[in-house]
Amino acid sequence: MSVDFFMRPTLEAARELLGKRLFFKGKYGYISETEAYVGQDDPASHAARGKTPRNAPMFYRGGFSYVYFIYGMYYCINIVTERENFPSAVLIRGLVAKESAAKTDGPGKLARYLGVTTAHSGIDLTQADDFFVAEGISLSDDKVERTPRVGIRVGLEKPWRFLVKDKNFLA
DNA sequence: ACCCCGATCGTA
DNA sequence: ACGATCGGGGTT
Repeated sequence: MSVDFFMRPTLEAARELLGKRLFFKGKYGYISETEAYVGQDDPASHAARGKTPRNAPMFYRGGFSYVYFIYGMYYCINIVTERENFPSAVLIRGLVAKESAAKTDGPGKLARYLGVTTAHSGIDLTQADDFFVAEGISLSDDKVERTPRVGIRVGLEKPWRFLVKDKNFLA
């Protein structure tokens, strides 16, 4: 995907990322679940309290990776959206891998499957040749469901989680 | 320097 | 329902 794909409203990017393929060092999967984190006013966002060394990539222009370490054992992969200095990103929460036996039904599990860590935060996915998003399966709106985001304690009134209703349609 | 807690997951 | 496990970030 090109820079234009990511430099647009985050909710739109989160919806459109469903069905796309996320590649990392030769492995890939179809994106089946995403969440949008939009701007400093989104209380659930890591950027809600301003820029820090960890969340700095969220302030980059769309198309960069933002990877963080959580709960002492997992990494979570985000793709930055919108313009520079408007902190926003899409969390990749679900993947359907080629070897469908692979356990990639959660943000921590899919990062572990791909081998992505914080060493891969702040990378330009529109330039890298081993970490990028490519076309996949196009999904009509009737195959997409929206719900509140999970694992957070604030911002639950926003239906900013997007998921593919029937994952069997991917793969 | 210290302390609390988290955009999770597996097991109970 | 809860414990594992540790870096980040706010506070001192």
